[in-house]
Amino acid sequence: MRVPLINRSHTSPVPPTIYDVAERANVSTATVSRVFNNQTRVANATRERVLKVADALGYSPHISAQNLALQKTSLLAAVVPFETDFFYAQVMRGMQDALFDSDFDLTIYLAPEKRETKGQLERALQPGRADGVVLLSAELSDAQAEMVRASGQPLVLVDTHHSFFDSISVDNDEGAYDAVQRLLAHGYQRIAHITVAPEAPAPARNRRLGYEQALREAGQPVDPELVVYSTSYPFGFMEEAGYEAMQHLLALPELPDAVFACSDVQALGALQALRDHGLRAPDDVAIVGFDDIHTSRHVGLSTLRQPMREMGKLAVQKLLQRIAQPARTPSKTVFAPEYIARSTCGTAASSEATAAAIAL
Amino acid sequence: MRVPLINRSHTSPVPPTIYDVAERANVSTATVSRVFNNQTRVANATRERVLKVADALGYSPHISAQNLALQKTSLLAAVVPFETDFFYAQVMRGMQDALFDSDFDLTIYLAPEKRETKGQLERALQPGRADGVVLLSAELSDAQAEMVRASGQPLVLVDTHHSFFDSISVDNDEGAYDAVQRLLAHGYQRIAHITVAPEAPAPARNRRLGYEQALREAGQPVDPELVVYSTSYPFGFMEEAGYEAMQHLLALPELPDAVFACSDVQALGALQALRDHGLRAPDDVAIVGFDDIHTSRHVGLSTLRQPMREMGKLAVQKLLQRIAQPARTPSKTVFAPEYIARSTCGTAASSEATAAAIAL
DNA sequence: TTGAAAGCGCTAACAG
DNA sequence: CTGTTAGCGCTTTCAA
Repeated sequence: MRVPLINRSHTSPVPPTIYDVAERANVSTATVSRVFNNQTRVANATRERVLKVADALGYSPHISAQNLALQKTSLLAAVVPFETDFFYAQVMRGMQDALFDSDFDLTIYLAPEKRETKGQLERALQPGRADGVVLLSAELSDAQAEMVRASGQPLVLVDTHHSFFDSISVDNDEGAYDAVQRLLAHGYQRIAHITVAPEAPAPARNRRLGYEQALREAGQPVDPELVVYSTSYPFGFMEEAGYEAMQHLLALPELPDAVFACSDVQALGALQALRDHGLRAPDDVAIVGFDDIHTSRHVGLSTLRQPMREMGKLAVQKLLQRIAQPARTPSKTVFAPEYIARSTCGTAASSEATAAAIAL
Repeated sequence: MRVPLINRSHTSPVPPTIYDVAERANVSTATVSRVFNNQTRVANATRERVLKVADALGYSPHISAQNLALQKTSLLAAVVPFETDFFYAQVMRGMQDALFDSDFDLTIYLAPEKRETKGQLERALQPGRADGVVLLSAELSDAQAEMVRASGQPLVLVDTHHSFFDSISVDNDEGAYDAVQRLLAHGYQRIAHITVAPEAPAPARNRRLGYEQALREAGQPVDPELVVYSTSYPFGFMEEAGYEAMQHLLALPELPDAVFACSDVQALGALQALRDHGLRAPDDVAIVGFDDIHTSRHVGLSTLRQPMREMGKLAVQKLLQRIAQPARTPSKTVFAPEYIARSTCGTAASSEATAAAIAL
């Protein structure tokens, strides 16, 4: 039964310090410290006495003080763009997976505005804030990269690249190219693309490029009418954006027969627009997304799977490696997206896709 | 152009300290400190000189040192059970929403095992780790509650209650009761319940109690055969668990005509089992879930909506209030779950439900 | 095996 | 308006 040292009502108790323990145990703070860390070099009797006092007092080392003395934080920072995106949720789960094997915890630095990852990055880089940072979906200018390097903080990029740092991403061009090529091979003639803004971040941009390349290689010029950018939601992947874009396509004099959406989220919105017009996928218009979020499987959406969780896990593993060995040469990991043919693309005969098609 | 003070290759640069700045600017560290915080009481010329030097050096205050001196961390801790649950993802989004208006960042303490929130809670409570903690879905024993109180850390509970602390939850009994009552009113006779373990955490338990109460009030004894606990996945809400449970129900001599699942995730698994047996909802068996996760809307799953994001947001707001005023009397907020009738319950005629039913 | 003392980087009275 | 000084709580040489 421990008696709080101070407990005036409405005064939150003040935790005991190493001095309190040292005093009550008749030893110096150095000894207490040794007991709690440096397990060796303490007489058994002393150790037990210290431990007993510490327990009675409810002592626990003050982390900020430890951090300062040890020049570390045991914290990793994740700088995440502001978007209700399933991608980030999954990547973060993966990061947590990898964290289990370490003594680090994760602090989230969520960008306050659409694209303002920059401020949060600077914050995360401040000395004494974290021991390393994972930066998601943010392209680094050379100036920024130099700033990061100057800060001395280990950093890993997810979804983008820079020669200074470890990076982990998926081959967006290739995935998009693959999907469109399959649609072409299956005989679709007018394949539209739903994307975000032309100046969108790399992943979306590269998916568009993959789409364009597949068309060109098939001898089809890119029809600007069939590439619909989102004006209302220029950056994030939003269902509403997909919905609007699909409405736009449905208003065209000649309908597309297939749509490759930049993300599953947008594809879901497109699907909804289709339904609201009394149309269905793939019978009237085929639809393919990108990401393979949880919902996609349940609605039978064909898509390109991105190993989000693995990417997050690997990001943290790379970061931990770099903290341990700052001088390693940066690595670049690129995962290949996997085409998942379900019911909405009309090119599948897999049982999964059939089951989904029967769904409701 | 700043010249790194130290830059032996393979030695990460050491960030400059307040002493470096003070020295180069010919002032004391106190003045530098004033420039960076206490905006007032510094001559303009001095301020500018300091700022110039700081900029040239790339100085940024060391956060751990600040934390120690100021006795704060500007960090909030979220202690989260280990589960791939959409509930937590949404709640955390809400927490982030509220964080925007503050100077705090969020650190995640994810439990390493199924129910081992306890260790992470202790960790989060350590002095100097965070300025407050949000504890998700973990019931606090009186001993634990006392421990928390003794730590002096402000704490807010989400999904559970304790008289010592602010808490935020949803009325699980009431929601379940409501759903089952509606199913009964619509004429369903054999209503099954898919849940987790009998000794599961409060939310799942209370949903079962609500189910039982609705039946009893309708003069139906609870048929143990129709309440299926998950043995393989006793705690988390998993699709596999829902799948297994539904298979069990489908093997019964007499089928249930409706199923109330403990969570949407399990309901999705049940839906899948149904499909795999060539059956459909609601024609063969009606299904209602709980939570209203993102996927539910897209597959037309009827469910009880929990305002997850709002709950997270409120949790942080409450925590910030408590940090500011530790002596406030604890509040208890209980949201009412909202019944969302989509296609799988067979009781809806809303256009949303119809659209979803046509879906694929 | 233990203690004294310096230091981690910053802040905040208190003087001046 | 600015400098001196004493912490914040812990770790870690260096001696004893």
